[in-house]
Amino acid sequence: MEGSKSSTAARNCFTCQTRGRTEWCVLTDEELKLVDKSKMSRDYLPGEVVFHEADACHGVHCIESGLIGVRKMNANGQEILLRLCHPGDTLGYRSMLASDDHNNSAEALEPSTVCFIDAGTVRTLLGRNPTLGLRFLTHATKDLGAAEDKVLQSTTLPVRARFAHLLLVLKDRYGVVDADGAMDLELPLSRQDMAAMIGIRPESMSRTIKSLEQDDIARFTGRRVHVRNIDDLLDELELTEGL
Amino acid sequence: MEGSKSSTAARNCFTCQTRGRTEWCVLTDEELKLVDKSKMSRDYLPGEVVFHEADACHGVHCIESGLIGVRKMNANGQEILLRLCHPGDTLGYRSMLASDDHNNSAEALEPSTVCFIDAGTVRTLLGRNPTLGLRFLTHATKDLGAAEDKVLQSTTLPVRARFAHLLLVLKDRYGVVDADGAMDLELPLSRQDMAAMIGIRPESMSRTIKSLEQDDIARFTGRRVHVRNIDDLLDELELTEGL
DNA sequence: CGCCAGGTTGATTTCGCTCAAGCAATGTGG
DNA sequence: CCACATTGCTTGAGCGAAATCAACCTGGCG
Repeated sequence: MEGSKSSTAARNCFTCQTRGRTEWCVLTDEELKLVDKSKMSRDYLPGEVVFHEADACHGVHCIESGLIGVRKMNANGQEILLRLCHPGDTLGYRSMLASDDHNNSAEALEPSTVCFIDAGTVRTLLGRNPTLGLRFLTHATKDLGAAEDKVLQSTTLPVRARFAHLLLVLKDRYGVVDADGAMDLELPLSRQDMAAMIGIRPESMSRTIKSLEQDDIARFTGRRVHVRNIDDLLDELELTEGL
Repeated sequence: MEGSKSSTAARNCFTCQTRGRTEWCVLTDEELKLVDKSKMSRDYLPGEVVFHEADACHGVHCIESGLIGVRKMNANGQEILLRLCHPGDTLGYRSMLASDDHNNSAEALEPSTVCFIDAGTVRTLLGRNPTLGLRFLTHATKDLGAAEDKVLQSTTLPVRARFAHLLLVLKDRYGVVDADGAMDLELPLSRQDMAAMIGIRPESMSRTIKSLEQDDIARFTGRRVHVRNIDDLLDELELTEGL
């Protein structure tokens, strides 16, 4: 609602920079016109919510720019951050396809622009272009594989190893590694949100960071991280084994 | 290989009892003939492995009868049981669709009959019948939702609550609830495997069972469980809240 | 200026793991 | 048929990692 007029009007699926990376890249021009016509674009500031858990699902959201976090809460109000979503990613397809309410919530972590495509349009497209369904299927299987990894990690690895793994994942998108194996990383997340990503309390996050610094594996200054040698992080993942 | 001649020859997709419940129910007679022709059926005894983690994935497995457990191991050899699969369920579709190696293993937990359908045939069918892809997509989204729930639970709920939840899930398939809210349950799993399902050690499983018995919530004799009142299990899920 | 959210630190507690032993049921070989 | 391993489960003692509770510090903002 509070999206400025310009943001809702100017967006165009045909010129959208991220289209090549999305499931929508398989659409014909005619089909894309359908999307372009019915889509609604909106800008979000950090902290603004795209949709809430238990909201009715009226369609899918496609990220044009920014960073969106997908959260999930349990009955006691404890929250985790399930995953980060980037430009080109489509949100809420799970609930839409299951004709279900949203079972998690999405919140902007950076200033973001997100397009909404209503369920009717999506269903029309799925019926018309079978390849689109297969694209979503591939996406779903990828998410499923990641979720299963996360289950395993959270039950078998200690906190420090999980955090090392998180840093390694963030490296791929936000890090720079030099020839010596050193890495510089600009974190896209607050400490709280990093804690929520690996399912721990903020206090434990602080202590884990401290322990990595004491072992001279990494240095943290604000959201900048310097890792002496990436291999040290990899070692953390297997260190639990006795010999 | 060790499947008896009768088992490999006699199975027929057209007469398969579970077909109505599978994604394959959308196939035409002609398409089903293709499956029937190329499928390989095999019987498994408890403990026998259908496929291993990191094995190349050559197709999907469809459960005709029995019970299959999907396991996943981490680098240190610790193992969890991700989910149980029942007649009609299709295994390994994730890896097949991602053209990836198996990222978990499947093992018979009861005497089971499982059909194998090679990747080529599946791909042919996916191309020919778009509805099949949508069926798999729905299946994947369901698994994804369940996996995300499991992530949340394993990081936020204490062991006892997770076990209560497991009993409630098993109730739907293996339990009988009477008018008073009492439940009788015949467990399909050993204690070890229940422990693996909620990501704890067998010793902790024993202690958790004991604590439920001491609080007079349930009685365990072998694989038979009697729960005084289902509501007590539901209470466990929210008990962590203060006030 | 004072407030407040985000972050750090310390003290204490607790939950689940580790290690170790014991036990019942089942199997095996002499 | 008995001595002996094996496997699944239980129990106990002690430990340790992470949560909890509480205080405090910092920087941004009204």
